[in-house]
Amino acid sequence: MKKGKIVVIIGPTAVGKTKYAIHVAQKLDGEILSADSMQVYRHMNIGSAKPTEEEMAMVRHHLIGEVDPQDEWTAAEYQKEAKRRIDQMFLRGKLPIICGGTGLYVNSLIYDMDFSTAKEDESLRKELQLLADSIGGQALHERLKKVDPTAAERIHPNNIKKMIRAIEVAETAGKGIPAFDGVFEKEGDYDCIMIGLNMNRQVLYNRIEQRVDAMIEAGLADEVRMLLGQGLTEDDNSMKGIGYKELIGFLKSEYSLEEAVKRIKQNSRNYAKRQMTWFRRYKNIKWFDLTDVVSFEKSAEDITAYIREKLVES
RNA sequence: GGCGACAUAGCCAAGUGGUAAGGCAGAGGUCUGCAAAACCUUCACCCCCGGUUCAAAUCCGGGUGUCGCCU
Repeated sequence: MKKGKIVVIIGPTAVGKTKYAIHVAQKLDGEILSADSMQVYRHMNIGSAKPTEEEMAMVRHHLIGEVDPQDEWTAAEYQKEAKRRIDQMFLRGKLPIICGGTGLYVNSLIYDMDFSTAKEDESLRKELQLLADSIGGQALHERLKKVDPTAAERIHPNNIKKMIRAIEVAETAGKGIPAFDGVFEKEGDYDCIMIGLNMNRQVLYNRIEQRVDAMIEAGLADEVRMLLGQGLTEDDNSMKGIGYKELIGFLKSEYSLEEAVKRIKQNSRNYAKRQMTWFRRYKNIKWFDLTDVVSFEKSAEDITAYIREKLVES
């Protein structure tokens, strides 16, 4: 039994999701729930490309700037909190509009994913990491083969991170980590109206570079400096975000600002490509090509009209 | 004008007679608790012409180009 309809707007970084989501939310009496692993953090405004204050004031936003950058935040926590917000929106009679580029977060809402199988076991992770460092990934793979053969088949021996989690689940929960395949067709709690935003790759890459330049001009380096001043380091997860990790290197005089900018652009481009690989898997999604948008109003209206249509369908 | 060095994929680069390492970029893909992460796959007949040799990116001659030095 579905709990209700939600709109999901996804697309690669810098494609323009924020603007379109706000437009849709305004027209359809919705609230925006971010599905972004970096925008959740407080004080990370410029680099994570958060909506501006004015934009935030136009529509109610959720899970943007709500977590301290020194705190841990994971997909499991996201799923729990996001579902709670969605329920609240239903209660208020608002249309939930999920908007963001973090694929795993989106999956956690549209599919029936269960992260609760096993909690993280810090000491086991350390032990396994140590094992991998000394003997190599192959040893972990052997161990995984014993406790969860199915996962071992699916996870490459070089992928230490994935093997560690799989072993963690198998050894603490006693059962294997579920495969994505098994859930792919199984839907989650909501009726999802999926909207994909995309544009010609080269055009997107140009936009990304321009946006990075704009971030630098807007004072991204100062933002990072401020965060470091608060005691954050490159080891904090939040500081591993694109735009942050590269600038830390510059601020520590490891390389020039120019080099940092170059790396931010490169990492953003690679990220956008990976996002597209992820999103292309979605079956029931309506893609909108924003390459040759002449008027924002016009395309935003096209998208809104499509959603409106889907909303009245039973 | 003379002398010398070098010419290998979009870029960096190894290879000095036995059938083209590697890295980056690009493209495609995987994904159930760090996901802006982690990982996988893929991508060249070696500047041109001629010669030597069973065999040449590798040796020889010529051409072209780039860089450096000299007058």
